[in-house]
Amino acid sequence: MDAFYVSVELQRRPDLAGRPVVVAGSGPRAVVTTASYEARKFGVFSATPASRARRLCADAVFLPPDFKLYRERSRDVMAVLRENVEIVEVVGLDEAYLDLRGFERPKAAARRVKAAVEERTGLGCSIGMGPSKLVAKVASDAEKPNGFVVLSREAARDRFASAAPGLIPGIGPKTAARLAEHGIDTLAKLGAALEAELTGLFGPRLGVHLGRLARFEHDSPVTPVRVAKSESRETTFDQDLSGLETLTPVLERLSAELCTTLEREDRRGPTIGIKVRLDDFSTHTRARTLDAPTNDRAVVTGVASDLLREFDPPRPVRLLGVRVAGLDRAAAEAATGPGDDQMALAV
DNA sequence: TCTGGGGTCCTAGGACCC
DNA sequence: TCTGGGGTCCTAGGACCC
Repeated sequence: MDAFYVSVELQRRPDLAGRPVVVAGSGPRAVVTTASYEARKFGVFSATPASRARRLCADAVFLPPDFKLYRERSRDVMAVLRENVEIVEVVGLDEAYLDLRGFERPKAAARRVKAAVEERTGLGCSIGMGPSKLVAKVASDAEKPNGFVVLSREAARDRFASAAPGLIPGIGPKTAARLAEHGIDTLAKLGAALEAELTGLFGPRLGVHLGRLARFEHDSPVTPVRVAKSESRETTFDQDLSGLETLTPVLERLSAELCTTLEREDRRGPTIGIKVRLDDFSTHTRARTLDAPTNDRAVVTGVASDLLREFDPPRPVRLLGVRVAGLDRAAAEAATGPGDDQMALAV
């Protein structure tokens, strides 16, 4: 979807169309979640600190995020996709992969999907089409907003040969910087780099992977059902906090919120973890795995508090979080009970 | 001017088991 | 008194994605 949160907001504020609009929280440490294309011209993008966004674009209209609304509109969009295509992999609220292999004329099908999304939801989207998720994703980003780009693997290689490696999803800032240090600053160079050089820099797996990504050779199937393996709640304080007596009540609140959700969905996990970000932005995690999966508020709170006490933050804390992991397995066991293959047999 | 919230996957080292 | 090879599970950190 194109500037999804902003587009949803414009539906109830049509008077703002054409203006720089920024959806961002209001606190001193808020970041931009979405910027309209008009705001992007001023250098305001997702993850830009809101304080910086206000300076870059003083005329922008700032709106607080309304995730409940965005989730509703997202469901509408995904429903339209599923009405048109059998195999849909949802990636976040505003993105999905569609497997069009069953269509005799896939390009026509993609055109119909784009038109249907716009007609039924009033929201704009960009579509990329290719022989793999990787090509499709890069193609969909190439002509946003309102794009429709169809590329073969070879066409993608040609078109993005001189683009920076960071164009590829999976090559982030750290990897791009390390590549640049070694003179690899285009996808053509990365695709042509000797495997020995890449594996020397990044190890055998990532090294090979990067070369393949640059040649658009990465293929992974469209996976319709993805079950969450962990769930967490975290919060960044407006001002750093110190002291267990201050932090523990926050941990209790986060644990209660998390467990309420898990209970409602009857999901449990055996591993309880905390996340602590200090004032120097270093992030620390601690985890403990119990004998049995749980979503019990008292258990989660107790373990999380123990972990925090044992960690004993050595500096002021800017973020605190709680996590329950291993949900996949817990849900499967709860749903089916112990299967035959799990029954113990001693002879 | 500092840097949200909610996730996934990978790596490396250690414990432990056969 | 010295130590193989294969495997799983767990923890912690880091890179990355939307």
